Amino acid sequence: MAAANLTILDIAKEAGVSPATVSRVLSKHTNVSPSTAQRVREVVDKYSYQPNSIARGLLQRQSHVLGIIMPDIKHPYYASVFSAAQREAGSAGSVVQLYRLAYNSAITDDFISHLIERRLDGALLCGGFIEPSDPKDLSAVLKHLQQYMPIVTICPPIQGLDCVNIFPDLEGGIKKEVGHLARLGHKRIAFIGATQETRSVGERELGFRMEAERLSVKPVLHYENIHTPAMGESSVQRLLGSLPRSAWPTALIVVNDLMALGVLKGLRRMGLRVPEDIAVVGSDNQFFSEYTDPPLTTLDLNAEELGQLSMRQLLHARDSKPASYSQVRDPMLIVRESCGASLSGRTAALLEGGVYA
Amino acid sequence: MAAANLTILDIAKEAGVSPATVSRVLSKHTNVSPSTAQRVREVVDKYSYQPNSIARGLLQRQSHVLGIIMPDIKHPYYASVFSAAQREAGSAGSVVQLYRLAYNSAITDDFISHLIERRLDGALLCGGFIEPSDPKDLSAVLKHLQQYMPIVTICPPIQGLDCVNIFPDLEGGIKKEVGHLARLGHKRIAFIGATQETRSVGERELGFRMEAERLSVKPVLHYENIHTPAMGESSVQRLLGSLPRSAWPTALIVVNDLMALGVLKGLRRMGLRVPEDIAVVGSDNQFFSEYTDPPLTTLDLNAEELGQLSMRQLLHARDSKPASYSQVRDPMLIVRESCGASLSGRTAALLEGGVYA
DNA sequence: TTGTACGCGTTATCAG
DNA sequence: CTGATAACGCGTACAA
Repeated sequence: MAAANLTILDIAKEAGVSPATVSRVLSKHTNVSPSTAQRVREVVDKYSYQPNSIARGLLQRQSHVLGIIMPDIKHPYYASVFSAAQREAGSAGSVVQLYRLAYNSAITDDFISHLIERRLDGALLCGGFIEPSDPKDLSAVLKHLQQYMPIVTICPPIQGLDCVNIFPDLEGGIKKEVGHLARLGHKRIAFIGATQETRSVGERELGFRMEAERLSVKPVLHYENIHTPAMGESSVQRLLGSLPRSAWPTALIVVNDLMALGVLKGLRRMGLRVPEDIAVVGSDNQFFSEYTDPPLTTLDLNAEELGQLSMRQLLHARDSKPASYSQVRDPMLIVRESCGASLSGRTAALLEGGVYA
Repeated sequence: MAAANLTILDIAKEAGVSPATVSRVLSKHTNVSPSTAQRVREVVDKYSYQPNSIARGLLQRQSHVLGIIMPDIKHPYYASVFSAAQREAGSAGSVVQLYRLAYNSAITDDFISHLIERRLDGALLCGGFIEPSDPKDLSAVLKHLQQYMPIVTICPPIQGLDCVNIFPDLEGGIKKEVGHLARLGHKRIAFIGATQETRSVGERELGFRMEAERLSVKPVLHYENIHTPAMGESSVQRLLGSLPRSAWPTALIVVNDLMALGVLKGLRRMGLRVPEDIAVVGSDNQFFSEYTDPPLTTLDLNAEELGQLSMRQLLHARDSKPASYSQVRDPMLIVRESCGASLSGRTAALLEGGVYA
């Protein structure tokens, strides 16, 4: 019954009308008599004819495809962003294509040429890339891309680039954590991060240092090459092993929950109790964070909302004039047990408006 | 410098050659003199001209886009499959589009019309969908799709459909687990699953029942509506609460590691020790499974390999004749601590060739 | 309301 | 080695 390469001409012939009429029936249901429309529809159904969106896109200069650029879909944060963005695009009749840009890579001309070649309707930059020493390099590349399609980023504004930016206030988020821990009585707090050149680490570190200084908390900075669970596990040995016990931090802020997962295990293997011996907080509330032992106090970045909002803006930019503004989302402190707040009667965090989960 | 809507004609004019020559320079570098090629290249670079792959695809009937159909990219199993498939496609110059088909949904004509409309080069079915009561429904729909593009599945063969199927032997995998637990001395083992109509649950249950019977182990079946961590957490209360302590299973096989994550927490909250009081094993080795407390004994399905192999076959099917065969991958038993093997001197599992991690 | 003719940007075919 | 011409499948003026 259904043949694979039917065109609108075949349908038109079979229905005894012109291809234009078939097109009208299939697209904007306007200016076509009910009877002919009916006849056309029957033929369309009979052959299960599906118009070719490639051809359609060529003519309309709209591919109905959005590109999403991220380092790693296996990271639950990015998976959440992607999922929400995909859903939002889908509800607008568009699909998404994933373009992977390895962690700590720069966005090159070569990379964006793939996007341009495909004539996407827009590009969503989800972060994780590095910003070259000369910021003009990045903005130049992205401006080139912008001549072809609107851009929305899920990271802070890029110097020299006008577009919509929707992102979490990582600096402020870490400050909340430092403040929370300080109120719980911690005087010496470590930040376990990764020596990455992505801004997400830098912002967190900045917030950490600033708030530590403000609250007269002694900051301890510890960096690993990458922020994997395995690295988290081994990092605590290196960190604590390098310090006399008297100089140990009493709380650990870990750059993300994936790494915190490893940190918890490393501590367990060292025979340390959390939070009694040492408090631990994560930084991006993943699905597993409430199932660790003890459940992890962390920051909710609301990845789904970021994905949805940014995609919505991207679709909007495609249909109207591209705008340029920033929208900063406030991470929420999720207080569970790994920070020890439950040990202290929970008063400290409640004052700050954190959420107990 | 770079204008957005340059076409091959503009380049041709500027270079003083015909569009055909520009096309030749850009595609198959054949039959064009070095000097003209050079001149064309200069103009192309000058304007950063990027050919429009939409137009290219229209003529060549190849979109260089592959579709991946899965229920939930946030599930780490699917994220791994997707990631590997994306990489494999990318190395062949193609991109992937995600099509989400909610858990427990059927593949309808309406759904595949989206794929056909886009004229994808192929479709990767990753499982998670239900098979309707009448199997002809499913095969009919997919046969329709096959008239437009090759299909590869990462699930067992679909009755009446000829295509490549690459999938893990879930039934055999669970049998390994039952055997492992039986050798550790367990006589009463529960299977915690979900009342889904997807085959992945059914196969596991089948393997469980068969092997339990063969080894004279008393099977206890417990079903929840969905297999989330939260459901896992509450399920143990329901399961154990419904049984007198003397009838409690001594080991729990959980349908997947996500749910097992919750099971471990539920047990913890009930004050039960794993594995001393009750053993727990998962079923699909996720990244977090080695960081649980205790680390989870589970089955490695090798999602990345499944994703890579299946995409490779899909690309192959696109370029040559579509084949039809099944390739069954053997899950690997990963023995960690939640099963209690370490308590028993590790002999049992070693005999079976499991891997200690 | 309907049909004709053209164009979207590229590549394939053929002639030169 | 190069150029003209005709597709690819569809939407859309414009004319009827």
